[in-house]
Amino acid sequence: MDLVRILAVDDHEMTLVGYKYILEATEFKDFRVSLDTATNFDQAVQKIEYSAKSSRYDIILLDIQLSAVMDGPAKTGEDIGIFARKTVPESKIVYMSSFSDNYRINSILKSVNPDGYMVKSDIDEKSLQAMVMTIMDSPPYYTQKALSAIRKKMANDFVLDDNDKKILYNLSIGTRTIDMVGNVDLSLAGIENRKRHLKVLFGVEKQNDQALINEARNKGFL
Amino acid sequence: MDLVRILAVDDHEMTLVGYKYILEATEFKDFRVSLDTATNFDQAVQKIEYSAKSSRYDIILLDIQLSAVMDGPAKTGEDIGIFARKTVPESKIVYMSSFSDNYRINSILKSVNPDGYMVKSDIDEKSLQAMVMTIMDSPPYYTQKALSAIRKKMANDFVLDDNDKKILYNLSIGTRTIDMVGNVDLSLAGIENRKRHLKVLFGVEKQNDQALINEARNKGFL
DNA sequence: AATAAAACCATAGTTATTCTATGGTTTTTA
DNA sequence: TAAAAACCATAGAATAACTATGGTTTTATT
Repeated sequence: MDLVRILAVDDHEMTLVGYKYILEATEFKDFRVSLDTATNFDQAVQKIEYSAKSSRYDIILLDIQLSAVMDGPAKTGEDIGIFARKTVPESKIVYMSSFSDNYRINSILKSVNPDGYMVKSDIDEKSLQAMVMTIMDSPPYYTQKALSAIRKKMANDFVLDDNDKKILYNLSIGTRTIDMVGNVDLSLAGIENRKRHLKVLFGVEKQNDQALINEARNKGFL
Repeated sequence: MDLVRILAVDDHEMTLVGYKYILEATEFKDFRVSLDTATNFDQAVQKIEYSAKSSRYDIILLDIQLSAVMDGPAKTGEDIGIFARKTVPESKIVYMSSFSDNYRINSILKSVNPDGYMVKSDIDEKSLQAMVMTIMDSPPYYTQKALSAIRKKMANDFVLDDNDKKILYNLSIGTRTIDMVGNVDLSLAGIENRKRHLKVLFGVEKQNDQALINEARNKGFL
């Protein structure tokens, strides 16, 4: 009987207990599961680093949001994923995130290209087991909410560059146009032009910013 | 007990018999299935048109490849999908295709944005049933091979415009550079430049065309 | 092996796009 | 109602991509 080794990273201990309880008790067809855990960024990195020298994890489960570490730049599960891809490319990576917004999912899909993505509200005993089986057998595995985010994105035939995305994101969190000059690397006039252009692109010409944000969300860009 | 009405379009009668035999015999939890069929483009369009005036199909299953009709432009399942989206937007559309290549899947995903995509070699009794349930409950539904095509595409962070795609496609079918001038709407020098640019983009600089094609296929563009 | 064709590469000039800078007008906010 | 921000338009600068052209290298053909 093979042993599938899993590392689960989440800052909520109870979540980890849940994963462990379910997965280690499950009798899979060809294997059983042993689940290791980490509750913060440094611990996760350390365990992954160590695994590279001893025996690799088969699957690494990553939460995106990790409680902030004291000072220093925020280290997220996304960073762990990028690190793991470099360090132990053979290990499969699956995100377990409460983010179901397209912006986040798309970002992760590009930066890490994980083997799976589960939106937490979609997770239950059955889907957890299905995920492990699918990942070991024929990835990828996505839960329903992740899939619809992906579908929306695939259906679009236009692409936004970095500046466009930044402008949209800033709009969505209420940044004033004049304050975007600081973080978008365009002149004020440039930003204004882009906004106008974006409204045309999303078919909300002559409407207000809220309409633009709604459409962008609709089409999977936010 | 609700009735779910399905229209299946395929030029292989036997395939339709298979769908019908399985789906109408299945006892779903909340409904049973009645399956109507069409074996060519015109018949499909006509049935869809008629359904718009009477009662809509809940699901339309479409094969992409339909045996060529005499003269006139080739009418494919893709065209039926586009037509159905316009005519009966409430009907869910699922492709049942033997194409598992990314080029085709991506094209369909953009032009029709179907609620499901099944690669035929992935289809069996269980997946057929799962598809119907998922589509009625919470679309989309994709089979494994379709999913991995989608995953590849999502992981790329660059985009090819129409000319790039045409050049890649022509390369893959062995068109000589000098002959591409006819169908790519660029000068010869322009095409050469694009090819060079594409090789840089795909990280196969200074290598031959085959390397480019392989990488493009690898990354989900062919 | 010689010759022709195609592919490859570089350059100059043209064209098209997008940016900035600027200033005026309209709308929103205090 | 006064000030701030957003909106809009235009001229000029900067950039990127295209064409045309011609030379060099590679590949195919006889």
